[in-house]
Amino acid sequence: MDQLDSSIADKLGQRGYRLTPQRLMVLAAIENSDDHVSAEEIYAQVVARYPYVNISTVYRTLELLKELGLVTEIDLGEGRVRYHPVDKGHHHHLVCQKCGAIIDVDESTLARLQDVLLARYNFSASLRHVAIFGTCGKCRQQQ
Amino acid sequence: MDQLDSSIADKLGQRGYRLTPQRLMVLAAIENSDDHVSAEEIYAQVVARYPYVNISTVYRTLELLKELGLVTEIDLGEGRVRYHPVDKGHHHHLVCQKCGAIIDVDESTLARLQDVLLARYNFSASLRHVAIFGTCGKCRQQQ
DNA sequence: GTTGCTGGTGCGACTTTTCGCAGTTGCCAT
DNA sequence: ATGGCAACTGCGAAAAGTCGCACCAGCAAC
Repeated sequence: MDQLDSSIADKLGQRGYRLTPQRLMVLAAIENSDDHVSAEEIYAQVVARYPYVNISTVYRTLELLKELGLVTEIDLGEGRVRYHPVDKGHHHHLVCQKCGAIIDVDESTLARLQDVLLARYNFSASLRHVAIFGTCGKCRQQQ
Repeated sequence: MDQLDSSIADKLGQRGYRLTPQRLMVLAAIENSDDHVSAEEIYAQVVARYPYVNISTVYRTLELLKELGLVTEIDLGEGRVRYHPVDKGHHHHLVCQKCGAIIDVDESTLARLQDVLLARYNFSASLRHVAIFGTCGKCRQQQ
């Protein structure tokens, strides 16, 4: 984690940002979690260690980490956004709107679309962690 | 509009729903608007005609119209969702996160992805009105 | 060391959207 | 007509997230 810290400290430092204890604790909480974490869950973890943090600080830190490309955000349609550390791998999700099943999809699946958008519209799409809604095979069978 | 009304009344009736004055007014407000409307804008239009409507009713009606496939929803990253009547045509949007430019994209652009997801994951993706975030050519040139 | 500047935090208020609840409305069967 | 039932609505409250403001921290220049 020391090496991680210092590489993040570098990234922040290069842009004139500080690596404050609050930011470290938010980062640790994300790395600490197995999978996609919500802001509220991160907040709970941080509060356990330092009760004076404010949830705004958590949101602001997440915003910053997104900008730096350290975490990705995803909305799986639960009414709350979830976060995922980039260094734990990229992937996408197919969300069935009938049964709620979530199918994980390889990063490469969207590579072609990314190419098309770049070629045709000169637009560099940021498709690192995307949720696609629809209906899974099982639910379509059941009429 | 009469014919439209009755076809919608049919769709609703088949499922045991009613075509109430509130729902008619919400629908009229959406059809009445040139482009993508927010719930607040729809609410404002409806209130002008009937001041006792509640914004919850607007949201609930929009939810219903989505389910019936009459309107699509889109989040262009402004902190509020916008709605679009299906009968005014389908399309997608590329949203530049640097300058905020919005590039309209033809429906067919995502057809191939839809095919791949169906073939590979047996998943029928609902990609009728999608926002893709990234960086436009102009903003990438400016370093 | 102190002045000034930028960045960061906590707090409270606010926005957008959802939800539970109680009361209405329309309809069907008796 | 009236009793029952499901759909619908308005209302108030709550959840998730954002924002302005005032204050604090770190640092550089003098």
